[in-house]
Amino acid sequence: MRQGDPSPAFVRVRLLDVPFGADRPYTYRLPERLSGQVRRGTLLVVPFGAGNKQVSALATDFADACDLPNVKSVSSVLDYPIDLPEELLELCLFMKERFLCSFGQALRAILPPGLNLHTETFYVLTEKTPKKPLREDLETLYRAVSAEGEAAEEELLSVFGEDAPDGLRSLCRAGYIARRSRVRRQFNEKTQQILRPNVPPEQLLALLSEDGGLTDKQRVVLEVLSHYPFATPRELSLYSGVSASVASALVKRGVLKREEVRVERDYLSTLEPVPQAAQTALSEEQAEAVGTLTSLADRPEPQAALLYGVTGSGKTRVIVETVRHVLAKGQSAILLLPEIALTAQAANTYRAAFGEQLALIHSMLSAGERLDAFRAMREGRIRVVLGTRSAVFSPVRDLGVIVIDEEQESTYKSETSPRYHARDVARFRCARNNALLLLASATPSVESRFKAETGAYTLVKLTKRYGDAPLPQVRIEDLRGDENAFPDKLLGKALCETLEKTVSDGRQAILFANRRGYRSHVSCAKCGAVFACPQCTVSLTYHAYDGARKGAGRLNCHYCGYTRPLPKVCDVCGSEHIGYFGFGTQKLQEELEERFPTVRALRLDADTTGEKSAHRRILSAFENREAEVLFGTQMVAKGLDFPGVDLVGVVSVDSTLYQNDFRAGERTFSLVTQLVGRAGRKSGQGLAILQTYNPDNEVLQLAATQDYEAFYQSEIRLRRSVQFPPFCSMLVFGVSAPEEAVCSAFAEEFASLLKAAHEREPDVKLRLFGPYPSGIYRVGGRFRQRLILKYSDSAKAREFFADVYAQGLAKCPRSARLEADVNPAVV
DNA sequence: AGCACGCCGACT
DNA sequence: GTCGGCGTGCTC
Repeated sequence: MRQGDPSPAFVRVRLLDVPFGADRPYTYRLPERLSGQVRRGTLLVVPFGAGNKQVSALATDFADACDLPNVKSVSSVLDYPIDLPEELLELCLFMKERFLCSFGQALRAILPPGLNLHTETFYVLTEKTPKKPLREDLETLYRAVSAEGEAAEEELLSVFGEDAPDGLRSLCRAGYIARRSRVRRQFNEKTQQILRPNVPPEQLLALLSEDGGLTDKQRVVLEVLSHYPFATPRELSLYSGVSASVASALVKRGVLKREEVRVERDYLSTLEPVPQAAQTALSEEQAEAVGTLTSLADRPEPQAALLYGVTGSGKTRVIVETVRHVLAKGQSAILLLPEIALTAQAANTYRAAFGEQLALIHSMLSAGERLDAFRAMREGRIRVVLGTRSAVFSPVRDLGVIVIDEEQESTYKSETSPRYHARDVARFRCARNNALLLLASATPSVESRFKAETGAYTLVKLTKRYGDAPLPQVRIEDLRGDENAFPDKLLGKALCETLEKTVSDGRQAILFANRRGYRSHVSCAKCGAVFACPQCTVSLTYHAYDGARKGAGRLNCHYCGYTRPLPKVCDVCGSEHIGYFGFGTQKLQEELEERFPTVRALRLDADTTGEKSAHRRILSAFENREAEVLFGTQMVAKGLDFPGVDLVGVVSVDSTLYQNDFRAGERTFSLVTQLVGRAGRKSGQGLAILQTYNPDNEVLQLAATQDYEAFYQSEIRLRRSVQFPPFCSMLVFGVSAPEEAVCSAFAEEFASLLKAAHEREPDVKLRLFGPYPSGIYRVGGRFRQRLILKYSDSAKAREFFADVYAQGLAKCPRSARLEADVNPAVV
């Protein structure tokens, strides 16, 4: 505010915690004493609603006059040591419109997490003291408040339970206490309890023996912990199959100890400090790509490019050079990766290229560290940011480029509200900053490739592999009638023989299977009953935990975490004949041990990498040739570069192929391409074997020939003919409720509301499908229905959906939830 | 989401 | 007669 300017008397704000239906600008009087401290982007506390609840708000605009009859005054300026740049304030509005979230939800995604800006409700004593003795329950409550002079509502509720609200209301009515609220800034340090052995290893072994004086269950717990340095109580009960109380008993005996650890880790130090590789000259193709990209980055208007480079073509190098160019101009860069742990090699390359200039933003940073990073970016002290999806919000100065590596990955789409896509956020930010949006991939998403075709993106190609290494040879193996795989084995004849040979030649192999767990579900061989989760409509997954006696495994639900021991008899008919179906990495492990007893194999999946460093340990063990075979789920496909690997065995992909989702083909093609690319990267002797029961499938055949262009052409034709993105936009409304009838009734009601609104607004082009029960009908005890909309995107359409959504939320029954997902990653 | 206003059943 | 059930509507 310049001197001499009259201070604005009113400020327009956005509230952080209003529901979507009440999310619009509100005007407050700005007291003189505060006006000097308030700018656009300042966090405030204002009274809101009938109860004048103190809520947090963001100042967005100012006004000198206001003709509203009842304007309230701003309570205070929140002492918050950051300021939100103009660009990010506008991003909140963009996200609200684009992703059907509230302004506050968008803002919370942008601000460093861990900040508590929630309203805290509490009770204080008044002047008036009770003359007569109070009713017994009221007396207890009154004493709880008088003890400290004030008491938090949350605490009173948790101590006195359900009846507390009534009692508190009575006391308020009588005037003995008063209800107040405030917003207090505080950083929540996240801590996690862990359990670790409290005795030396020798003593641990002694305790594990029969006469160690422990119960069977205690021994099981201890045995699990003998394989890991520590475990969380939840992990421990999952792997051991006994309740947390057993661990508590061991703590009492002094065998285990509990520790609180701060959930944080400095990822910079976990990245291998890669020695600065000797700067090899760029290939002709790379140089040309860098030339195109840097000239785009120098243009005065926003640009977008798709860098399509086959596996091993040196995309990362091109990205590094482009970013260098941007930095040299004094601008900043944001680099996004799908997952840091799974793309550690790319992360290391960036680290080596940018050294100390590079800041790594990830979920393991503590609240304080995030805040420090936020400030350092605002001040221009950090100019290169590497991170996952949420790093797209990094408030760097003079943004010059946002790179989205492996842009087709679905992890760039948030699955919780705000359900944003990092690509859309990046496009907005680049447009605002005249920056370059650079999408990179070996298998671009059909949507992005299409944008390159229509000219929205500049297409930059890298077609030659590094050192002209030939693409691995790919063979499709038909498992139908393969006796080696019959009746329920995973490894076919060809894969077994090739694996045998690869290993005896002193080479390594990677095997991929697409589901974790042992064999995915368990059912009764007599009556056919499948063991299902009581909370969710999914079958439970069998997990044999390492080191357990046979048959001592557990059944787990991958959706809600429910777990139970493997039953001895069928729940339904009591039969003892319990069978297994489906396949997974644990089953593969068993088969490898059986068929190749001398071969050392390492398993890499979500079960073996519960701890982040376990992932790295497994990979470096494989790299150091401590094993001949690495096998696992998706994780083995990503960005690994092992010179010793000649063979890649795709043990099973068929179920990926037949997911009921229009992007299933795209995902399978990308996955197979990544897997195939792991073979023979240095030797040039790569071979990939693709096992399938569907050898005629077009996607698999195209993946086998590694012909992305043909795949794209066939896929885009399909999308056009059946009208799927990029030829339309999609919106999925999800309804859920604990009561089945409430869920389906409201889903129907919302559908008719939508149809009625559409009749009044026929200009909006849309087609409604459903409501349908969701693929997994029940999750965590809630029934789910979905309405799927295909529509033609426009400002008008977005306004229409926001309106319909708000109406729906107003009609939504107490127990039900209505959620909107714009352009979902999985349909 | 809260909290008010408002119009019908079982209590002092 | 009134306390209180939760249906609809507004929040600067």
